[in-house]
Amino acid sequence: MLKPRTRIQERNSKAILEAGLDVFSQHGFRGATLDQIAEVAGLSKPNLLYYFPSKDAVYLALLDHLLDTWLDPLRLMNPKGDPVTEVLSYVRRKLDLSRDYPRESRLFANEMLQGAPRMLAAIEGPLKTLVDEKAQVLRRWIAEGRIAPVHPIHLIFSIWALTQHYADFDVQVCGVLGPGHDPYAEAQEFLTLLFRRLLNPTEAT
Amino acid sequence: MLKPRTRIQERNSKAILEAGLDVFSQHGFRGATLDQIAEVAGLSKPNLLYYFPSKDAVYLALLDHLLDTWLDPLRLMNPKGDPVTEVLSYVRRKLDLSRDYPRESRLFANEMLQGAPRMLAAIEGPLKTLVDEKAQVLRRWIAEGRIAPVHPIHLIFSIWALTQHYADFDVQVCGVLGPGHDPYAEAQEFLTLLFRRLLNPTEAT
DNA sequence: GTCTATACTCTGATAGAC
DNA sequence: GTCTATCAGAGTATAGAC
Repeated sequence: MLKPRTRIQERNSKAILEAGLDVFSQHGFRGATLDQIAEVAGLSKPNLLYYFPSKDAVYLALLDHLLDTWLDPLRLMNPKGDPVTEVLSYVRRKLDLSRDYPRESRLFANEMLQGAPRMLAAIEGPLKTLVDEKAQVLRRWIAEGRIAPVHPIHLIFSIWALTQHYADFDVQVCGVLGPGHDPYAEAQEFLTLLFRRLLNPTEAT
Repeated sequence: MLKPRTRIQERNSKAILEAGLDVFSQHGFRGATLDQIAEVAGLSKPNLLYYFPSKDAVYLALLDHLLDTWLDPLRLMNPKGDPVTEVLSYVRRKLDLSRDYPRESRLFANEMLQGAPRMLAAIEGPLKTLVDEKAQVLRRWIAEGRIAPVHPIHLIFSIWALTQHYADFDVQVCGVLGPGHDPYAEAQEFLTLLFRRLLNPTEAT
């Protein structure tokens, strides 16, 4: 990406990334075209390529920013807080992310469906490291009898799956629910109940 | 699709659909190319187009077959069976589907991410009808106090999300778990526990 | 039924005027 | 910095020989 030096450059770079997010998140890397991205950004194709040297560069700039945003909610899970509250807050933050940044969620999903050719290193590196770290926290909570004994990594997977579903499968969710629903409000309630029941240490297995 | 009349036609039609499943499920409709599909199928591009008149036709043939397979596990949920057992069996069938037909799962996911341009009618029609019907069964079970009171449609969403995640995000699941894991066996155990705890009617909310 | 050859469009990227 | 013009290659699809 061109290092922005003027207001125009700032504005156009941002417009391109916005447009790229629109198009890549809907059609994946190969299905997206520079024509379409340029049109959405309100620029000519050569002008777009003045700011980013290639299609790949636009995509990589988006991915680069994505992982951090995506993992922040998990990072915020506090090892010193109340276990059930911490997990429920994490679920809420992750669901808010799906609601407020559905395109980012879909971009991520598209990359995964393709086999994560441009993100594999990040998954096996920083992402795995963070998950392992938080899984340790969950294991401690389990050992202390403060949450029910469940597989900690699959617990994290379940949070990812359940929250991202509402962004990635939005069409299906809305189509099946029909009109007059607030999917995210209902999901918030449902997921709170679900994880409360799953993790409550006083329940029998 | 050409109506198969000979063994060769039978074989080639199937090879094309297999190859199309490979490529479309990974790259989505626009990202897939006939070149690639033909190569995977072991045919020349014009020969492929002898069996299917267009790229769209291959894709539609795949989608057409997909929805039925996809909804069968839900259809099998028996209104006269034991509620918790029925839901857990449904979860197991759906998870088996993810394990045995991951490409079908990804094809479906790709179509959803694109906004379901070729499946919207099916979602708002047959799919919604089936879900509404089964949601009624769940509501009855709740009213009879045989499962805990949860939003029936979001319960179904949660089963979809949790099971499909293991197929669609396979790279991530395997990358984070690291070697020496059997994701589906672990998921089976985790999900059984999760839904048992969620639905058990004797638990307090 | 299958292939070669090809028409024609789209796509990513570059050159060069302004 | 932005545009028009353009290139080379890939893409879908068709024609026609065998």
